[in-house]
Amino acid sequence: MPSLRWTTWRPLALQYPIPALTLPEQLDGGQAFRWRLYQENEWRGVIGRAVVRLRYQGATLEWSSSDDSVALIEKLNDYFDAKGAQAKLVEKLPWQSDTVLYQALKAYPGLRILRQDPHETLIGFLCSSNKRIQQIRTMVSSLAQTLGEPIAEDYYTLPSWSAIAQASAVQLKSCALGYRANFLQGTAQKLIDRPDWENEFRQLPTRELIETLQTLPGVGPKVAACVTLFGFGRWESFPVDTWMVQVLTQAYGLQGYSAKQLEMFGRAHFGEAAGIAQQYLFASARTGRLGI
DNA sequence: TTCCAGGTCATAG
DNA sequence: CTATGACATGGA
Repeated sequence: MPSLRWTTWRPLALQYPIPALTLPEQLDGGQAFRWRLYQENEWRGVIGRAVVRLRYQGATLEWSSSDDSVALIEKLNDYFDAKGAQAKLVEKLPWQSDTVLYQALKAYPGLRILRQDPHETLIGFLCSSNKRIQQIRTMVSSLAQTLGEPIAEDYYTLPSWSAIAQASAVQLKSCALGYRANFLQGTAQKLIDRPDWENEFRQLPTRELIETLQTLPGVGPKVAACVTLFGFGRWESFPVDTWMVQVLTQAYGLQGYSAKQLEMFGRAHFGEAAGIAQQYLFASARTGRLGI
């Protein structure tokens, strides 16, 4: 296994910064499962076939990668929303009249939705049911190590659907997926027949995209909403999970609402960037910043 | 030891 | 359409 060769550290030029206090929540807050704190002040993650490092040098967020291509730089800029498209949408959220949302925005300034591949988000959230974030990250890591392709050292790509479909019971068992193994393999079997599924799905309007995703085994309303939001960048998608139920029932007074009703409220109340609002509320609630 | 986790699915009313 | 359990695994 070759050892990694790194590009020199360079500033990650973001139109709107990710403050140091937001970075851990940004990288390991439950939307991406491929980042981990490698040392104090150095995060490492895998994006596609590239291993990426991030650190703060003083007030400057810097990156370095195993991939020195221009394409990787473009990928990074997109991944971290370097142009700040989301920040402009955050400005249009109803934070002036919504004190709960206001608290959430203040708790993690600069937080954004990472623009991951649909493939990555689907694998991650197929593993997510009834699991804590830390355990999801472990499962995804095991999948990469067991069924992915080696990059260098102990870094691996995520497995293809083909690799997952062909995996042995022993291999899947070693990933400690529990009953989610059937979700992954079932979805893999449906997707190996349509290798261009990402582009096909991308053409669909959001409502149809969510419905189509739900035809895959292990993908219900919540996972579909997450993949739609994180993997396809549909900011209006509003995943309702246990934390969102907590927030909406307790802080917004919506007791007795079904998940479907809560989703409709979220979309109506937060509008075109409901999913971005959701991410702020989720992060803040999960880390006890909303006082609920 | 018991409980619960960024839910989904099958089944029953 | 809504309500209820089972489901694998591991950490608190």
